[in-house]
Amino acid sequence: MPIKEAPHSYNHQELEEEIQEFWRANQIYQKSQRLRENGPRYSFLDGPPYCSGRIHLGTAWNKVIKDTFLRFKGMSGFNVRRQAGWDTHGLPIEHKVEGILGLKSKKEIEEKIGIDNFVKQCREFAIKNKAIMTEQFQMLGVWMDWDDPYVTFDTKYMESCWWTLKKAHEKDLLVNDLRVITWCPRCETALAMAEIDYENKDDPSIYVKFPLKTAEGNQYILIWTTTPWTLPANMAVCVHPDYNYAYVEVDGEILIMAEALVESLMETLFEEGKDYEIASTVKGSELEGLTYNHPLLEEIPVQREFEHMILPGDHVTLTEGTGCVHTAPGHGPDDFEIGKKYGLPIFCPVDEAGLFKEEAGKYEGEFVKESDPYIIADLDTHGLLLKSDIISHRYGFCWRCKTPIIYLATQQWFLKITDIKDQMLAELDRVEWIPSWAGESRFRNWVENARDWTISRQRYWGIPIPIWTCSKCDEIKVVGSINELKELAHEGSLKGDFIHRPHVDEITIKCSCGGSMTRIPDVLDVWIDSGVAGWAALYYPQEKEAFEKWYPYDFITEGHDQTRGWFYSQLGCGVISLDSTPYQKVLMHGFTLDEEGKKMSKSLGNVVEPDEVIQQFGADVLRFYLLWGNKPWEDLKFNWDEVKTVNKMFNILWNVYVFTTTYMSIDNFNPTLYQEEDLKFRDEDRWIISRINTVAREVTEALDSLHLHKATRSINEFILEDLSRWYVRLIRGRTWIEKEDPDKLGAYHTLYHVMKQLITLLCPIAPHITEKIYQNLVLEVEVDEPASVHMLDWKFDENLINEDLEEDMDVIREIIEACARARDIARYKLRWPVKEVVIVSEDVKVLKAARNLNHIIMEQANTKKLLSSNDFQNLRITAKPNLKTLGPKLRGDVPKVAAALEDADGAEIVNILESQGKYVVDVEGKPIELSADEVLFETELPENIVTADFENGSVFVDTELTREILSESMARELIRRIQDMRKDLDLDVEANIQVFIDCSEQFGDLIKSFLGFISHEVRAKKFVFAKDLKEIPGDYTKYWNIEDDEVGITIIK
RNA sequence: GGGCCCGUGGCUCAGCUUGGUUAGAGCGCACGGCUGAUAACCGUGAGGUCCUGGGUUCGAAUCCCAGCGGGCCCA
Repeated sequence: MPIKEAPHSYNHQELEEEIQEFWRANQIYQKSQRLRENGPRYSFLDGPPYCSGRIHLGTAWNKVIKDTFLRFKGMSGFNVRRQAGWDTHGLPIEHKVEGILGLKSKKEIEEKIGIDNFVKQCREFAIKNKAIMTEQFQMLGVWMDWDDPYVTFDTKYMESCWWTLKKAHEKDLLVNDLRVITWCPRCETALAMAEIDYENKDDPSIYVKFPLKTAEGNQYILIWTTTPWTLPANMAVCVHPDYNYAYVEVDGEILIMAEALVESLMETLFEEGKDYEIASTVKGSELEGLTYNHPLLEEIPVQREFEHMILPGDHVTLTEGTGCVHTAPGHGPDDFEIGKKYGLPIFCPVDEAGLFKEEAGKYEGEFVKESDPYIIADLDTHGLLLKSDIISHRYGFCWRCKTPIIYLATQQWFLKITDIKDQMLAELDRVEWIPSWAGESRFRNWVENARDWTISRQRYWGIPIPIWTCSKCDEIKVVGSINELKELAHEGSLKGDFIHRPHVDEITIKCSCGGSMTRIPDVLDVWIDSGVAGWAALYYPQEKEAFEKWYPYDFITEGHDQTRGWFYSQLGCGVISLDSTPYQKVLMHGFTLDEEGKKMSKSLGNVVEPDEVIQQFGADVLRFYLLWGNKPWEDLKFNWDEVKTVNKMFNILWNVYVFTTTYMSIDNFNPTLYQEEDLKFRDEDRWIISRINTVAREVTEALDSLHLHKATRSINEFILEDLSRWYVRLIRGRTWIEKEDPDKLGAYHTLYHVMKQLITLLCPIAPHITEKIYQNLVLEVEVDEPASVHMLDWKFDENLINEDLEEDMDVIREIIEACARARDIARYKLRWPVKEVVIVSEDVKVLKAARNLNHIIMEQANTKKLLSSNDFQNLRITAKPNLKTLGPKLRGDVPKVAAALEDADGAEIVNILESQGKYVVDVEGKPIELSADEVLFETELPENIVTADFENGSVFVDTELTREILSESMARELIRRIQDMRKDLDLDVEANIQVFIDCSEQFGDLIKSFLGFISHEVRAKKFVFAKDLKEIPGDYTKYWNIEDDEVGITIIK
């Protein structure tokens, strides 16, 4: 089968659908995987996207990076593990399902529809979204094991997760503790740090004085807070033991505050110029032990039972506030630590829904955030409020429902990360990070500051924590597998989806003390779900073979938000379970932002959907753009104009492909039928072969090192500059030769192999268009090649790289461009040949390049003659009288001398003056002697010469219009117009025609000597001069103005 | 307040690791050209305090310090 002429326009939509269907129908992905199953293993772990419903641009980018890199690895011979993964549990889906079911609170889940039903709905929701998103990823051309992904709700997957928790328990890393943690009062559950979004929020900013119980009276300690609702739980005030504190006397009262802040506080709290005096100054440590009265004793009677005092705290800073820190051990992590250290009661009068409990006295039943104004009012009533303001500051919100989080003291389960931090840091050192700072600085810093991990959630749709506790004794049991549970189960049965709530809750275990053990009601933080993916995806330890084959993973890549997320959870879980990091190489990629660099978000209305881009420009263009716009680890500002630019490149690639197939199909070209020795190759052929191999080397290095932007930029440059703008231009003449000419076939052969190598290089990035080209161009002639471009091996040949030739070509391109500039100055058309071009340069490299590739210059510069030299000999030198010296001497004779000098040969005058020291002019028979300082010289270009500079030299172009040149020019003008008419007629490139010309005798004479040339170029079987075109039964007649002549042309098909 | 990253023509970005002629592209703009790859394409031109300030150096977009602005993460 021959190569077919390609459709003339690049229709991405049709093409991509067709190719994806081709892959599906022919199982190409499966075949390509099988092809390399005996290669060296390369294991990759997909960071599981959350089944939220739609992929966004960032997710698309993420998968495109993965797909491109893994396709490259596969073509390089590796047996690549590329299982897709899905994250399915947790609050985001619970929250959406609550919305769908119209549920408003946690209570309604249990009471209105029941846990069983709710969990089922969550599962169905996840399954549905997974299907939608899979399709979207496939539209992008992403090749993964879509039929066999790992899914976090799979029973086996969850079982592996249980095993990890059991491991944690065995290592004493699983603890239950009362601690202050971040809490969402709407979802009524604990949140991990990774589940909190930070945004700006307006809050009260109040300054309150607490009355000290001192003999003097009238003394107060001044505190500042942005959470008035935590004041009911105040138990102490912290001061820094090393800072100085001032007793400030103002309005007959003493206020205690940090000395360093006195001035600014006085300005903030009172009107300008307020009188105050620092009565004395003490070290913070001297304030320790002073007691004070809680400011809301009337409202909260329980507070009367506690003693409140000033305590030392190293966490106190002077950057804001008063240097005296309100401390509520039930509502803040630092406060909690202080409380524990000094034995304060962990008083927390707030329930799980964020409502004040009975202990809060007057405020009972109020939602904490809403009670702020009442508390402020009460403080004011007691005269203890010094100032109340509003500030905007960063505050944490629940990642799903956007409710402001609160800190609560609750009993939760933790992983003691602080105990394994050093091991995590040691493991971290073994990981290769791209870019290196991602691991060495950013991630390391995060791990160094890690706290214990709150893993229990008081929710429903998640992996149930496999801890059973005894109601009689303190015994706990951590179950590590389904079999273990089967053996231990006392009541309840393991049927169906027993492993999710609520079924698993029904199973009880008999305790050694004789009591009954029940499961704690909590589910796991979803970050554990994905954190265990390394072995859970392989069902380890239930199944060992796959694990031994693939673990640990060679490569993962995710966005920089995963520093606190998946990079971290995997490292922690890996160290707990297997004492190792699950990944060895990480590419941390950026975020997709909008054109202005803002985060894409629904509320801003600046979201660009991947579908929208695919619709307009196709997946290949989107993929290329995503890998081209910037460095992978920097944030990408999505820009439609840039996408259009990439689209343009694809258009040009397509045009080259159309050009290629147009001629190859006409000539039935088949590269396998020729030996290279039988073909004629020119310098430009060797050059483009060298270039494509250079590009291949660059792309290989770029992909290998994950500098993906360098790969795309190198390819882009090659397609536009080398292939389209240069090589195709150089060989155009050869493609027009008829029949089996070795010169033409040499160009075809070269173009064929360059195209084949180009699509091989490009296919990991743009898998569709390259496949389309491969199917026609390559498979039609090389029938033994593999069924898909993606099954080719990745290779290039260093021996074909000729750096000298590439350098020469760069130089002569500049020369040719300079010729075009020079012609432009003279308004001399490129279509018209010039008589002569002289290249002048002192750079041997330029002269060498001009010599080596002189035929290319002659052809492209359209010149009849080409010379090169280290200087330009033909400058005309003209002599003029020096009026300053000669004027006074000769007076009226000056014009005559000037005329004589003008007539003489300037160069000769220079010679005579140099050799004899004088020059004699004859003025009306009278010799006048001129000395060197009486003559001025100017050099000027001879008539018709124009010049232009290039980097290391100049060109001089002779535009003298001889009759022969004019003849050829007119012939070319005529050809151009006949070609134009052929195109109007939509003729086949190879179709023959008859041409009739009506022109002046003068014009006819000019073109007569080129009739053969013209006929050949326009494929005219017959070329006739005619007087009256009306009498010719032509298919198309048109009258043209060529220079000063009107020329009529009639064509018969 | 801390950590990391980014800051180069109107816009999007190279260059910075390893300091060295006149800081490069593309888009956009203006002008010109080409016409059998053509709903394209090519050339020319204008357009730069390389965020600011200091330092190191014969020499700094590049290295160092401080600051400013933006992003992400944390407190």
